Amino acid sequence: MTQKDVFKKLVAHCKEYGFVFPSSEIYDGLGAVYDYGQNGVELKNNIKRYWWDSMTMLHENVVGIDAAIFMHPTTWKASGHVDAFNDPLIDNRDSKKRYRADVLIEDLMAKYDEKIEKEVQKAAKRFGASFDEAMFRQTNPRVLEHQAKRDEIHARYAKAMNENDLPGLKAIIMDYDVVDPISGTKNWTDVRQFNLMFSTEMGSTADGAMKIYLRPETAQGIFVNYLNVQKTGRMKIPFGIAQIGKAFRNEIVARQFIFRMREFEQMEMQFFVRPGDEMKWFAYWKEHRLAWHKALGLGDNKYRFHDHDKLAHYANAATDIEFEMPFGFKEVEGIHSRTDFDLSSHEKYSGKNIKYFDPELNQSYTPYVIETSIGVDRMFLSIMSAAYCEEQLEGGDSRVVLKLPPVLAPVKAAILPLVKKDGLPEKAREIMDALKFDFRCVYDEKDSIGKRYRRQDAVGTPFCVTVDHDTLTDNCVTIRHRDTMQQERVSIDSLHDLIDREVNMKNLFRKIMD
RNA sequence: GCGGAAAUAGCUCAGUUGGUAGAGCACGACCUUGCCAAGGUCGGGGUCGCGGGUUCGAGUCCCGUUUUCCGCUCCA
Repeated sequence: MTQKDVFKKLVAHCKEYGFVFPSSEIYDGLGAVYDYGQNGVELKNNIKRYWWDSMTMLHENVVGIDAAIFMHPTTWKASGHVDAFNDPLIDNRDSKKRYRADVLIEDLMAKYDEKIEKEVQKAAKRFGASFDEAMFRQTNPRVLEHQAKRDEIHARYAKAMNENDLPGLKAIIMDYDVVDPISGTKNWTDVRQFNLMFSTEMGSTADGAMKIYLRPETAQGIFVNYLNVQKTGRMKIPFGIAQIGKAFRNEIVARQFIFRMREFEQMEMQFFVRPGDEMKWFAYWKEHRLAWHKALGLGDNKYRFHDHDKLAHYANAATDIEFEMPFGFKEVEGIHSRTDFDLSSHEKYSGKNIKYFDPELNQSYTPYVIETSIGVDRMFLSIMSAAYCEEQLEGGDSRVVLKLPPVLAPVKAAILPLVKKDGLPEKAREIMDALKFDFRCVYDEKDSIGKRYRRQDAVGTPFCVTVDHDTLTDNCVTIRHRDTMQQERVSIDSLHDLIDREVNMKNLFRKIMD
């Protein structure tokens, strides 16, 4: 079976067993938007709790916040999202390639600059020491012609960009014969604006509503609040702020199930450090985050780092933690050294002093930031892909089992009376009532016991507790383990501790901190 | 967004040259069995993705549209 088939089966399994549904499915769905079902939400909540508790409980210098999705529009100017992700795009019909129209025009202007430089260099060679470059640039007819054209393009380009005039951009491309570097043709589509950010209006549209954006990342909510938290929490650098929340991106192509969604959830922690200390902390969080992933036991060989060569405008070091999905190694978490880019930018745009006063150094400075940013939905998908397993059993039988880490499993235990008579259901309910305060349990009396085991396997329930006739006299039950399918006879009194040992997160936390 | 393929019950699919929608599994009730799914009886569920057109008649032919999957680009 190919990896693609495995992925298809995983997607089908997610829907069939209540993990993930396409959004508004009765209306044919909504592109790249998904809903989490009854089992999915439990798994997702457990992932979030695992992250949140590890961040805020294991590190006494990390605290959490929950910022609003709406933010002042200037936030996104300061972060660079308005400029960097507001691209005019154009397609070449022959090569089927997509380009940024502004980049094509900037390349065009660069070509004229090159032509001018060539003329200057040629002349410099010819005239030697007596060459007056400034005079040449001002008088040479060929240079003047190139310069005039370049200025003309620049004027039109600046105007079109300023007025958001998309046909104007296309006109420049057509008028100056910009061809596709691959196909060599001018068979261009119209220029279309593609803004990564979703927008809406705040206030009444009648009296000039304010255009606001749905946040494309949660990080900025932390940056604009960092001084509030620092002062009210009496935090000392180095310290971190953690946040879990939704973010929205209007992706051009959003696909591969929940890997790339238009509405997604991030778990981000921004760690504020002294300038100069950032590489030390970058290394610390890199290692710590990988340990967090590996503690789940999905297989150490499924993770790798991918260090960035090309860095984003805000970063001076960046790496991804990639996980081996059915469609290859894919980024699940990013760890970035963001320098003081964000805080300095917010300082500039807001006009407020948001420097940190360091009592040890007795001086103020803008902290540097190490960011760890993980996509909850990607984490969900990586866990599901690692857990999904089709097993051949003795006797030609097969089963589908989700080998989820027990701490993350939606349901921890299923309580099953062997038959639904002779007082066994009553006894099973009694056991369930005792366990349900500590663990999510389900009760099932329908169908044969084997069938019920398989149903629990399919949603990843680590324990099945079976009540039989002997239970009524010896107060013991059969506990059946999901992965090994092995059964053991245990007393009802020992059930709680037995389950707790496997599903309590503190055991993973100990592993991470070692 | 561009190109290719697909869409019939919860799932997997069948449905003849156009003639009033079917199976298996799943689901529900009852009976039976009782430690690794598929025993019996009965039952619920589909205006065949959606909208037009051709036709006496469309799941079937034509056009449009939506969604999904596969390739091309950005990202957590």
